[in-house]
Amino acid sequence: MTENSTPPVVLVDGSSYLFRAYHALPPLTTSNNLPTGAIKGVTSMLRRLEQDYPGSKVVVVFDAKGKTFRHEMYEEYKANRPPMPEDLAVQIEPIHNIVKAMGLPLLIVPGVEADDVIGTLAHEATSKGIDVVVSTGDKDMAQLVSDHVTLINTMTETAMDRDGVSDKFGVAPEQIVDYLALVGDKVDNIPGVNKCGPKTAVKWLQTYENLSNLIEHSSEIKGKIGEYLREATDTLPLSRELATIRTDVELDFGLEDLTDRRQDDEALLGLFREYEFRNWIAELENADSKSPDTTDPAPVEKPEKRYSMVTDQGELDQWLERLKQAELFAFDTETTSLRYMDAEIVGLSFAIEPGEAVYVPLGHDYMGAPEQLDRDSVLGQFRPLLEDPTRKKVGQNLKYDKNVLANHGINLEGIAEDTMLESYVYNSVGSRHDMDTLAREYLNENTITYEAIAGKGAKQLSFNQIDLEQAAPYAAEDADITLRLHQTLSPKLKTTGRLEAVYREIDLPLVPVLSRMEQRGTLINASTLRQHSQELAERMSQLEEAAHEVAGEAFNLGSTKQLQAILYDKFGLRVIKKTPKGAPSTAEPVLQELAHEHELPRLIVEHRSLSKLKSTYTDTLPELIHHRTGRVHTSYHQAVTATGRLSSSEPNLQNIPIRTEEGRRIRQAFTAPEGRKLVAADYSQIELRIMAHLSGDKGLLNAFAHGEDIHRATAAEVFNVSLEEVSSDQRRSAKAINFGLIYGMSAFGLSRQLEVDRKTAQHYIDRYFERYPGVLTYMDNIRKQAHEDGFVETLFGRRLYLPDINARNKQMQQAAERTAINAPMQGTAADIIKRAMIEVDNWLRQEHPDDAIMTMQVHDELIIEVEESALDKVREGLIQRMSAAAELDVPLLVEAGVGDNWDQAH
DNA sequence: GCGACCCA
DNA sequence: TGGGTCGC
Repeated sequence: MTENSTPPVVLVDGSSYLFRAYHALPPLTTSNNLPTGAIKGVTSMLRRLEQDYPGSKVVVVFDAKGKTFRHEMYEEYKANRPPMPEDLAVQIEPIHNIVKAMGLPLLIVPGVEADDVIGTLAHEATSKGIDVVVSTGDKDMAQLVSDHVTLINTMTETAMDRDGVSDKFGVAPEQIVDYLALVGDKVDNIPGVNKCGPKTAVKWLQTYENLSNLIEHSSEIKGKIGEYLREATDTLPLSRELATIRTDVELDFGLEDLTDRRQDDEALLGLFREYEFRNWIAELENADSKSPDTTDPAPVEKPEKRYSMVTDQGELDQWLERLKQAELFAFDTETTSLRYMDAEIVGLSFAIEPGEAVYVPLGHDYMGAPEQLDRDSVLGQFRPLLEDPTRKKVGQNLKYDKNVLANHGINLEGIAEDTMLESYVYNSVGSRHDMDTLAREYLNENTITYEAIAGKGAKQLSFNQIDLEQAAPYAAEDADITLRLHQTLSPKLKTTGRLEAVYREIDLPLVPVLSRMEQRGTLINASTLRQHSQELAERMSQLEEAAHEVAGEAFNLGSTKQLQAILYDKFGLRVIKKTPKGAPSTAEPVLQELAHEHELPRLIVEHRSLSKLKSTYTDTLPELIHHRTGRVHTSYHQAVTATGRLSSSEPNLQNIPIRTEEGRRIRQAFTAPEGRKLVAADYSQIELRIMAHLSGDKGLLNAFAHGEDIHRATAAEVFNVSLEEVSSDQRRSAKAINFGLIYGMSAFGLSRQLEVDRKTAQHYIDRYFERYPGVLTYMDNIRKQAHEDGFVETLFGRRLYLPDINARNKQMQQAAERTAINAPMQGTAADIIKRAMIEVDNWLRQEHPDDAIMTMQVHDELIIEVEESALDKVREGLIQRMSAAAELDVPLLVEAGVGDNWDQAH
């Protein structure tokens, strides 16, 4: 075989797939009963083909309607074929249309069968030294196989070269025609030799090599079968001719007519919508088949930029008027600080039409700055517009702008769109969701970076210090880009699954809720924390002293480098794991393991965890208390995690230890003010409940319906004992299994967790799936679906794309599979608590505007600060609303406690 | 098992 | 920038 650097030409036998797809797939129909199974099957096959043969030219060939030259040759040809079923016939035209929209040449030659068109093109290609791949579901095509022609079946993903043909048929490709002539074909009504099947045909051909030689020596064949052969000698040449695929048909199409593929996305999108192939629509809008965001920026029309600056009242009046008339406008604030609690407004920018934007500077106070309009006067003029919920605004991360405006006593309403959230809902993992990234990705625009105008590092200017020559275009661009991003992203959301609803009903209405929580903040008892810090310091120095003693020398416990030297060089402890750089690891699990052999690692582990707590919480929390409010104002981030959860920073509320005494003491420092209490309510076992709901497993549903202790119930099933007999150890194991399942843990992981051997762990898992078969089915299905679609969804339709789900690297693929299992559960939990927050906030503002406020959200928990007089009512209402945030097939249990501090409220 | 934030 | 710990 010659090496050929040009990719092979791929010739697709569309007709063969048509029938196979029709029979292989369930009878899919659209909502108005249009059959689509074959359309989907063939389209899916073509898509796969494109992936498998990236640089190749592809030609798709179908049979034409009506008779062919074979009918003229032999009247009875294909006489035994049943007529095409009506529900297949109606699918042919749609398939042709999809092929065309995909930009693939579609060949239908009247009077010539697809086989012969393919044979002819294959012949043409090989004669020009181009290799050929024939994609077909029809094994008769094996006769075309040669050193330069390979057969593949894209549906079964099998390939057949020369050796493949020999293996499969027992004869060489050149003998296939003779073979087919001997065996005949019932359906095509090719006569063949009576009683001669594959085995006989192969035997004969192995002995006589070809048909004419066999006929010549037909007298040598003994027995009844010999008689049948001799009877057939008259018809065999005809049979042979019928079975022969022609390679010399006259076509008005040649390989030189192949042009570069040009897919018509619009047309294809229309067709996919018509046939309701929802899964493909999102992928189509982006060139990449799986992950919508990894595509090259589409060639976007770039409007001419008309950016201006307003420094006099007359111009401002004009803009105010235009903004009032606008159906939707983009706006952005420029401020003195990125921290929302300290930020003061330096300017405002607006955009109504793509390409046109204005900046209104209000507080640039560098030496020589031009005269600007008075800030408070301008803000006063904008106030009615900004506070009017019917005036629709679009922004990039409007939560920030809402917070900043609140610092000036303006309550931003009418948050109609947020491009950061549009991007996040559209593809949570594809990229970052800051404006520079989005502009590059969706608009093919390189925006002015903040660094470019403000400098970086210690010399970085705050916005009020930046020269207006530079600041104005930067600020105006922000508004312009935001508007255009919205125009690009909005239709994408609308046409992709249920993403529009996730965005509009969950993430967008959450913005003002989070903004209010951030602004309110939470009360922190600084003196408790300082006390705690001191105690931690004492304990740490004790540990340090002990560690130095054990080590026989003084060293910095915080330095992994010094620690490595002592553990591995000095004491020669075994190296369990290495860091990516090759140094022996001192990570926690490693030290935990080494603690069996040496005293030092245990001291280090404890020291480290105390040190972490001290530096991140007990030392830092008091510093985060805001001078103006006396409270701590966490930032909630809505566009960070892949699964839809919120994250928080300054402080990160999600990392406070939950079970340890140290963690409890940190929670004790989160307090209620005089006359108020904290109510903390959390969803009990929400992820397991979601698993029960999504899987529909009877056993799990039952256990939850009866309010059983789920870990105990699991233990009873897995260890085959009654509920009463479950030991605490068995319950602990069951709990580990339950969580392990949610995280996609392996038997290996579970065995480590439980400190049992792997076989035992595997046995537990097997028992679990035996007892809860619905869970097993669910997990298999979701894995399968992830492979097919390239994404998974939460109950509400939030999507998580898994670009690695079909990666060649097995580890990456398995990691993606674990995410596929975990994300729907974790993401659904996130959706539910977000819905609850929106409800609860709404209710509290209506019913308890002065005596209760929601202050924190941590994982599956909401915390409300409430007047003692309203305690019972608020507690009940909170539980009720959280429980009602989703209707699952299991009850959503919410547990709530009350206390003077967060720990007590548990 | 993986990811978010924080620290050195 | 990488390593660590916590969470789910």
